[in-house]
Amino acid sequence: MADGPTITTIAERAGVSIASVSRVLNGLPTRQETVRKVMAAADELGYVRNAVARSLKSRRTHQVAFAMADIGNPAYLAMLREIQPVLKAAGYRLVLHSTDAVAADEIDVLHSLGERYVDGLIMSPLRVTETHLRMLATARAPVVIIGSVPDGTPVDNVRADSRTGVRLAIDHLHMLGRRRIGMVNGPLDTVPGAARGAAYREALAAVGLPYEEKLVEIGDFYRAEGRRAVATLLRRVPDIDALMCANDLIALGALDVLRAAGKRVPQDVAVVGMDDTDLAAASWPSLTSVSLGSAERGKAAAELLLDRLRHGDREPRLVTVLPRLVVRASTAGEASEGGRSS
Amino acid sequence: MADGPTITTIAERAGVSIASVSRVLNGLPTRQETVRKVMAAADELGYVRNAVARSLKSRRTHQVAFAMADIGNPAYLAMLREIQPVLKAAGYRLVLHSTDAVAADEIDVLHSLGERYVDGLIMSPLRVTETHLRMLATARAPVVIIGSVPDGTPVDNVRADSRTGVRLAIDHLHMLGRRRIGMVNGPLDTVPGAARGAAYREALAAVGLPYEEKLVEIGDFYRAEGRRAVATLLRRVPDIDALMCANDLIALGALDVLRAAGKRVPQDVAVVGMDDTDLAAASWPSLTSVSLGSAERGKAAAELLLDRLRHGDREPRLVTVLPRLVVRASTAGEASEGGRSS
DNA sequence: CCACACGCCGTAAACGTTTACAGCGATTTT
DNA sequence: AAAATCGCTGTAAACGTTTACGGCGTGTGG
Repeated sequence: MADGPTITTIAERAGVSIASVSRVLNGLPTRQETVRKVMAAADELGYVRNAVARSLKSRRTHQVAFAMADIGNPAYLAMLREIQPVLKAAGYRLVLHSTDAVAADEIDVLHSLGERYVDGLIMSPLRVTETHLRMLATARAPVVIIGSVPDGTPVDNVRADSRTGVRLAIDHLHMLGRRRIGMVNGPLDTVPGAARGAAYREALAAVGLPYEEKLVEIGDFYRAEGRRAVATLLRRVPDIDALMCANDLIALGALDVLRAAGKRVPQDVAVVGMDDTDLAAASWPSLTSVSLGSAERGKAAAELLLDRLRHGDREPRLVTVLPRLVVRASTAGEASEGGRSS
Repeated sequence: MADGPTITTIAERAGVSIASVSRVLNGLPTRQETVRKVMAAADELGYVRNAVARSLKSRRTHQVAFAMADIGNPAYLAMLREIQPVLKAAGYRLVLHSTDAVAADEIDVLHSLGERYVDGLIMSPLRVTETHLRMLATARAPVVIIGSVPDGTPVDNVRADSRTGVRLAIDHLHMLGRRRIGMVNGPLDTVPGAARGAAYREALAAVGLPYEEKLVEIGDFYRAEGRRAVATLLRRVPDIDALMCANDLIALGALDVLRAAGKRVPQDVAVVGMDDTDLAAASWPSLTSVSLGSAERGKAAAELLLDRLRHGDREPRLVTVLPRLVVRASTAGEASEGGRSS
């Protein structure tokens, strides 16, 4: 133990100066003999470089932070799974922040960039407030935002296109002959909630269906809330024939309630989720879901950040990831066992 | 920009020494007037403490690392979800390492503890080698291991009891009248693989069933491999009536194959998974699964680590989390729609 | 009126690196 | 043979904090 060896310890043992030790350890040109002595001493002592001291001097920590709203949400986990290897390959460590959807926590994270314990940040805020924007403008380290920021915000940005995503889903449902398409959304003051709500309205118009208040129910982005919301909706509109759910968790809740109510999916009610998480493929009936490319967005964000870390003064970039409708049994099913007759 | 303010900048502006600034910022006793001046200066400058410099001096980084085999595995994610808030509440940041089940990477993580960029480590190694143990003994920071280490290893340790877990499952299946209970396991040279394999054998003996080679198939801990393994098993033993799967992913693969083969679950074949991940509740039929308490283990590990960080020289502790059988439709089902009569 | 205590504060050292600069011996150039 | 060059090395400063120590001014007690 005894307070691990430092370059000073090595210098003494090898009979050279600490500068030489540092040079050897960093592979700078040095006489063979010196290299040998230093290496030998370092090995014997079991020396490991102190990353903190190095960071203080070099002003780089080789750490990057990822801040997400809710570590329990599989969509963020999908991003995380892509971000991690990209950063790792580039020699960065990943620091995780779960802000629990509290705006103050997000601001905190932004603020803490000033502490310089990370070289950059990838953040996926649920809501983007004035304060967010102000702090972004003066952030002390590069930031990549996953999610929409106002045009012109000087920040690298990766977006999903939930508008087109919802459109794909509604088109699909419409093509299947559904005409009473409900929407189960999350809070309207969140970025995704607002976007998906507006997109639903728009998509209905595009296929020539009227927008009806009673077909919309707002809850939260969780399964239990999904159940509650769908139960309410079902009571209000018993003959609803399709449900557009703002994420997969809500959709799973919908499946629970529909099953309990004796409605067949998709024959009586078709269900579409969003985010295309692992759960969509695992559920039964398997869930048709709009992939907003969580994985791709995570990857793109990590790559944008790395690029920015390398060439500091690029123009801010905007990457938009295209949505994709993954059709499964909850809309197009029938191939499945149960169902059909009786 | 201009290279953010430091305590020196503040000191100049407030007309005091850097020592005073530091004292004010740390809430040490100081004259009111000085406090006021320093605070004012700090505010105007938008000062944020440099965490790196602080860490260098104080020898604490307020960071903790979590190293897991595979960030794609929901069981680890469940741990992560519990670890994160516990650490956050205690003021620690979480640094993530996914070692991709490569032992060398795990050793690397252990080694890098010497870099002192974290105050402690929670690690869940897939295999525990001699090298692991050697490095644990000389680790430069507290480590908590999730998973089994040899008795007497001087390290805080959180274990699942997969032996009892498998036992619960086999008992359950036996009680349901199943007599040809197969096992689909992961690699035998991993800690969980070995444990679960042995436990299966033991549990069979306990209920008086013979152990038969042909009922066991080894694959890997993924869904695709689960499908392959179960397909093989089904060909070899067409009248198998239950499957004990070494994790939920394998079990989902089993459901896929059984459905495709026209076998009813649970009527023809009962299926049990392990880890009780989110997927188990989402699948159809919902999956009976042995919870090994991933969440509890993560939580316990985080708490052990925090405790150790506070009172350095405690005796190493061992926490064992009890398994729990979560019975769902894949063994006790029938309440579900389809099935029964053709 | 001196001694002492006490509350605040500034000076300086320390944490463990990296790196600019100057020095030094050996070799090459003039 | 003196001067210039070159390769290597050591000294010292710097990164931004925290903190031991001593000094100074004020108030109290003798």
